Amino acid sequence: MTDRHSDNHDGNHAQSDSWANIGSAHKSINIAVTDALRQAILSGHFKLGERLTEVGLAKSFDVSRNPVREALRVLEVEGIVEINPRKGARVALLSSNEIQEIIELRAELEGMSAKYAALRCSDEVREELRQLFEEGNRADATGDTTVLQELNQMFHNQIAMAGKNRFLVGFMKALNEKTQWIFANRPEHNIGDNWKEHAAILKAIISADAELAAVLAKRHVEDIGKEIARATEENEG
Amino acid sequence: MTDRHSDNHDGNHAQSDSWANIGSAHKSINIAVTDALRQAILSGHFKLGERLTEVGLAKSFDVSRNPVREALRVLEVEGIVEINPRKGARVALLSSNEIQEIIELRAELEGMSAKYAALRCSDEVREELRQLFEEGNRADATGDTTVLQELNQMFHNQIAMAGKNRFLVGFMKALNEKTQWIFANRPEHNIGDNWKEHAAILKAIISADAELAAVLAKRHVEDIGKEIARATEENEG
DNA sequence: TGATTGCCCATTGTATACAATATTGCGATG
DNA sequence: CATCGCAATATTGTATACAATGGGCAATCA
Repeated sequence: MTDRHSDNHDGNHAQSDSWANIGSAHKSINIAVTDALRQAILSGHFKLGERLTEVGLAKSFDVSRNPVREALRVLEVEGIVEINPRKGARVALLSSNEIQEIIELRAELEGMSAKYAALRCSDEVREELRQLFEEGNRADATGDTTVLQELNQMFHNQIAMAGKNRFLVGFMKALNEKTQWIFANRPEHNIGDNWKEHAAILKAIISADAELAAVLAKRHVEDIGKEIARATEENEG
Repeated sequence: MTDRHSDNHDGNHAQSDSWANIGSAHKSINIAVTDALRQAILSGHFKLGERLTEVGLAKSFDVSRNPVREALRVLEVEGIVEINPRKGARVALLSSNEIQEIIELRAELEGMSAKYAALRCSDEVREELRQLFEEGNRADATGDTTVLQELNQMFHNQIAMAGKNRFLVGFMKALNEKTQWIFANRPEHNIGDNWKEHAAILKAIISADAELAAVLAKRHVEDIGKEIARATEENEG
């Protein structure tokens, strides 16, 4: 769970290519390519199953094939690229079954996270969660879905971190990314996360009611799953 | 969760480098290196924190640096190698805290797997599990720890697969590998898996008692965790 | 027609070469 | 004697070159 690849979710100072990058901090090309390609896939810029040729990507990033190869292999492990030896790489596919499995597992792990968060998080983190929630309420009120989506990610990530198990955090991150990917490739369901449900979860965590927090968080994700299932049915059935 | 990297656990036809590899089946060097290096690390051949230079590895595998770089990046994502840009790669470290977190999460996921397995596995798989268990009993009786360890891995993997959630299977595989790694680097505790505990788990799964299966499987792993904690205390405290 | 063979082109696999960056050791200097 | 500077060396980062493979298409033959 080293975090070299993590996007900085702290939002504040973006410092993309200024003084901050001169030290030993600047990304190598292979990492930049990995991040860019991951984002491109997760945001739906490359469609499911789309062919990813090394030279094509290399040209579009204006780098050699080497960093591209490394990126592809990393993203294969992450599960969003599929490589067939001597055949090439494609964006991975997402069957309806896989989607259900992702949601199922995410629901369980979200429940676990909430449980641990309720048991372990400091007063400081409780306060941060509360503030995040307020902020989300404001964004929800003004209908700013972009910000809301961002805050949503942060809220869930914050809970995972509060659980104090870095492997759980890593798994959750992977599953959250996949959820984002699902929505990006199924435009029929507009971001199906009901922000208001967070209120109850937050309350349970703050009052250290682990059992309740777990149930609520799990159900929260299961609700998303139901929505996806419904939309899929409408669209495919 | 593509499975290019999977070792063939089917045991039967090994066909290492004969006619069978002529077709499109033969591994590319980068995959071979990845597998070999992973195995070398997990088995403790490289110590925790040990420096892994690209040229060194390239020479020892008698390949160029390219496949080595790709392998290192893959293993970084898997969490057993740590790369510092422009500094180099090391075998990752394993703090006592991380070990506890690994076991904690594994316990939860093992419980989940057992639950789903109890609910979903076919009669066929039930039978396979039963046979695996019998085989383990024989190995346990004759004291063949090597075989027992192998069977142990297979038993747990079989249960995960029976749960019919491929992402859960992937996560479990990662955590199992880490457990193997822990034991390889803490020679003080001889493989702390109590095979006999599997009897009760198996029984619960076969009789489709999901709740019981979950509790037993979770506790089974927690017991391993306790053993590790005890051994660690003795050794470090 | 329809299957098969052989060739060409696109693409991946691997090695090597060079550039950029870190680390180490040593001597000069205070 | 500690420390700074700096060259020498080791190592990683990236690009390029060449080899090997796979897929497609046309020529060939039944």
